[in-house]
Amino acid sequence: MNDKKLKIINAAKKSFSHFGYKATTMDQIAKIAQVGKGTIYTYFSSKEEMLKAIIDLFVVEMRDVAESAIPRRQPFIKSFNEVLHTITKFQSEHELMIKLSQEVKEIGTPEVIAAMKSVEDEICEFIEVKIETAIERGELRKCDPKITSFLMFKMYVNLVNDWKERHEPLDKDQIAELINTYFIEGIGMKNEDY
Amino acid sequence: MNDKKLKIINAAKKSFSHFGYKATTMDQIAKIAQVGKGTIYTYFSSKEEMLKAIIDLFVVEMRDVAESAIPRRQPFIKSFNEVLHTITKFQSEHELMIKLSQEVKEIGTPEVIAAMKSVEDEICEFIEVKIETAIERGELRKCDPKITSFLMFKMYVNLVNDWKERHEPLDKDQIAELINTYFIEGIGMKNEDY
DNA sequence: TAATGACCAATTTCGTATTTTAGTCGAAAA
DNA sequence: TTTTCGACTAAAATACGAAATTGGTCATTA
Repeated sequence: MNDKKLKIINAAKKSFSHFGYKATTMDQIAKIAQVGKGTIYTYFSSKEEMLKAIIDLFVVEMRDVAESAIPRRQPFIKSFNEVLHTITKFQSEHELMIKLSQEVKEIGTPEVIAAMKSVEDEICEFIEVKIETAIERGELRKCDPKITSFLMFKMYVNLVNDWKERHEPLDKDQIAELINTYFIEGIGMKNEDY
Repeated sequence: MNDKKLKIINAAKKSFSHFGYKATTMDQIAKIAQVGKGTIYTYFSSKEEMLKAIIDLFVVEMRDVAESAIPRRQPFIKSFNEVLHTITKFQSEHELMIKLSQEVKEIGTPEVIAAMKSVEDEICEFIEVKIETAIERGELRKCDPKITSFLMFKMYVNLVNDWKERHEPLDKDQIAELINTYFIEGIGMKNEDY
């Protein structure tokens, strides 16, 4: 990625983080990046493409962080919660994500909704691969990796975000325990229970 | 409930079902109910209170239907999916609920959001009681009934509504099987697996 | 040839006139 | 008296045209 393009990306990231997507103008980005507005369009075909490019970079970073949160030589399933916690924390430490989440709630900008959804998809896909591996290694029973990752991710989000709408928020360890209880062990009676 | 009050309730229900909450005016309700507008206010203190009253009646009906969907002398957990399916079907057969769900998505009327949330809460509470019973009867392992019902309901909604946003929709039986796989049995390796 | 910013069409914002609506209240009816 | 009513009102929603803003283009420039 050449120098000018990087300058533009950084300017856009800064402005999106500070003012949100909708409230950022192309003129503003050009000014921050110290380039003419036309120059932006030699690198990005539209404002939305810029957002996508920035989100893509973010996702790459996020993958790295998530990957490095998986302890070597430990069943993935044990570290699942740790990984999602890391991802959540990573997101919450980035002004960009905070601002964009806000924008989805408060304005509902379609481009931003799509962008945030793509981040969720990436997380799901990340988990999916890990689950496939876990099944191959015999750490998990056979199950559809796509549905499983979808449900695990949703359950995590439900516990972290939705539960606290009407109840005391749950902390990291409680969530880890809950996911293990419901998802891994199951709450049906087992033979050994009798 | 006296005759006039019932007439008003029915008129309101009809209008809400047809035009939605926001697009229904008190004059309209009065006209349909064939009463003066002032009369409405002798029975209901506000438009929102009318909505709540109607929702309350709906919830009572829904509870009955749900209750009767539970086969006698069978573990609740076996019929959980059947019950939720019945509730979902019951809702989807009522113009009122369809219209209000739409209004939440398209307009986001705060009163309607609150009303629909209260319906969800009722469903969760219904499940909660059933889960408590199931635990007492030894059909389920010990677990927090509030969190369990919350998660089961969410998982059901995730599978019915969210999954189909990006994948082929799942049918009733698939969902039943999935909830059983993940929630009841768990996907962790069991002793007997070895 | 890469970069630029004046320019344009389209959308958004803004101010305001107009209409609509939830809720009130004095009077009529029961 | 008690219940019902609908004209009335203040507040909110809407309609709408003018003005400003903005994403994107392109002829000019360095």
